[in-house]
Amino acid sequence: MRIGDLAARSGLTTKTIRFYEQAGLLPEPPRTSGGYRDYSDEAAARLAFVREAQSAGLTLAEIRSLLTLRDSGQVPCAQVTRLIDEHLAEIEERLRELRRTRRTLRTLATRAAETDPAECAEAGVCTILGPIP
Amino acid sequence: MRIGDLAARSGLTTKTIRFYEQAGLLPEPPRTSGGYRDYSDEAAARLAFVREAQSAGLTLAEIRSLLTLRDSGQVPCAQVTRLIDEHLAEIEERLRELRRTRRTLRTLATRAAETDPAECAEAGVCTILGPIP
DNA sequence: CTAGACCTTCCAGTGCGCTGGAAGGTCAAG
DNA sequence: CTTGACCTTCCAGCGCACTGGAAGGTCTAG
Repeated sequence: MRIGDLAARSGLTTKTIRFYEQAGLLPEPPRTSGGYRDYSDEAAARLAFVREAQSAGLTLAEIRSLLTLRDSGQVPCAQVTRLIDEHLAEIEERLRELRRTRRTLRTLATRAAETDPAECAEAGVCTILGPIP
Repeated sequence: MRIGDLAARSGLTTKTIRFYEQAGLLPEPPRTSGGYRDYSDEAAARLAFVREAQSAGLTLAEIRSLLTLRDSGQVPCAQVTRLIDEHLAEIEERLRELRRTRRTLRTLATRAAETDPAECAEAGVCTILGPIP
């Protein structure tokens, strides 16, 4: 399978696949006589794994470490579990932050709805943005 | 007021303040005879505005456009309102995405708890990460 | 006079995950 | 033989908001 086929099958671009190889996520495949990369189905499975892990919020560096571990013959269950837990905690934190920001924005939106532009003109500044009590 | 005082007062670093000046968020202040930047209290107010807008999720580019507008004597209420609404929509979208990711991770965590490492060893791969039904 | 706290400029790098483009090689169809 | 789709490498840049470091200038206290 050539890189274009693999790209079509995995939903990535050829650029991204070469980048993944370069980044150590995908081993260098054999080449055809013409110098083209020649992938097996295993490569597609590996890319599927990468996508899956990525959609779970793991970084490429983390995914690489899992794959390296796996390639070395070890079973990375414990690491996978740990990463999942860490990411869950991170996600919760980001959710808290986003909700905080949303609260701020909603306060501002309310204020904007109640603000008379004339008031801003008076102040010489838009008074919408300003200290949130 | 020198840059260090302004930094202390605004909670930013001197590096960041120079960066903001360079980025067009803060006008070039007058200099002392020794060449040091000499800030007025207005600069502190401006930085407070920047921080406030930033904590509402606006990008520096957006904040710059608001400030430029304001500096030109216009009252940017309408723009502020529009930006707030846009950012609220963005935040909602990010929240949805994060919740989706959290669901994925929770599924994985459950699976991890139920998975017998022996099973993985058999498969030669950690089976935790894999298609989410 | 000197130490050291603070300031100046300029250039470059961080992290993350790609993405773009140039210059050229390979291969199958017409 | 040519066209055009596909492939190769290499280098560079994006977006965002800073951050680091080198090399040097200034000011104040002791």
